[in-house]
Amino acid sequence: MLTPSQLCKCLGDDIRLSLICLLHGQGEVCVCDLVDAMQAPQSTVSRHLAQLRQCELVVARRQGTWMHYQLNPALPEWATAVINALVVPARDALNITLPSAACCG
Amino acid sequence: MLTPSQLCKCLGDDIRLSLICLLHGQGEVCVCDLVDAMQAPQSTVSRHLAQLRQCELVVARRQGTWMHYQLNPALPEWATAVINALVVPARDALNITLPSAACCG
DNA sequence: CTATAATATTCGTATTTCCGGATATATGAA
DNA sequence: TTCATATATCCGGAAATACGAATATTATAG
Repeated sequence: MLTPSQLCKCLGDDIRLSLICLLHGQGEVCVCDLVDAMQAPQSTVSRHLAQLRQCELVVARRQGTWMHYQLNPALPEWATAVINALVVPARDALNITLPSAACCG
Repeated sequence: MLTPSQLCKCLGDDIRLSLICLLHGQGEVCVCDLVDAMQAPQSTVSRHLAQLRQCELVVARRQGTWMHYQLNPALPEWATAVINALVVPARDALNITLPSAACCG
């Protein structure tokens, strides 16, 4: 089960926090769009997504070759509160923008 | 200035998160009480307090030989929101209890 | 001064985390 | 099949972090 310090550790990295910001309020986003938005190699993004999955901050759904990620809708309330409080200032600090067009149909 | 990922990194450690929990809602607490409450060597607690100071999560006031720490009352709103959301579940997960009697008058 | 107490800092070592190229896996199409 | 695409995992090395005994600093008392 997710503990407060685990959550913080998970969010205490620019790439992972950026991914959370990209997913927040977006429903599902596919990995290609995330790799696109981050300026980091695919293996790096994938590795961080795996960590977010392991902490259960995000959930993934396969659709053909594509993987669609979204924030875990079943997070404990306190974790949602933490994430909500972080997203706005984090978007600002990390300069996050989702690519407008999805790479995959 | 404090960034969201810095805050998370700072809180993403059991000792530091415990210290924040000990200080939260307590006004000032002196180091001896913190060392007492944590079961960790003095140098370890002091080192983590220094990190919390550096991130400006806490402020210290010297009174004679004693140092009194408290949560920085001038934190940005979002940081306060994050900490507030974390403290209750963190106290639970980390089993935090302040020693009832202060070690220093 | 000297001694003592509280706290901070230093520093070498151990542990953890991160990186990203290379490689593996999974899926759909031809 | 075989090929191409999307994604995940592996792994060796680099970087960051944590530890705590020893030491330094700061302040009070005698």
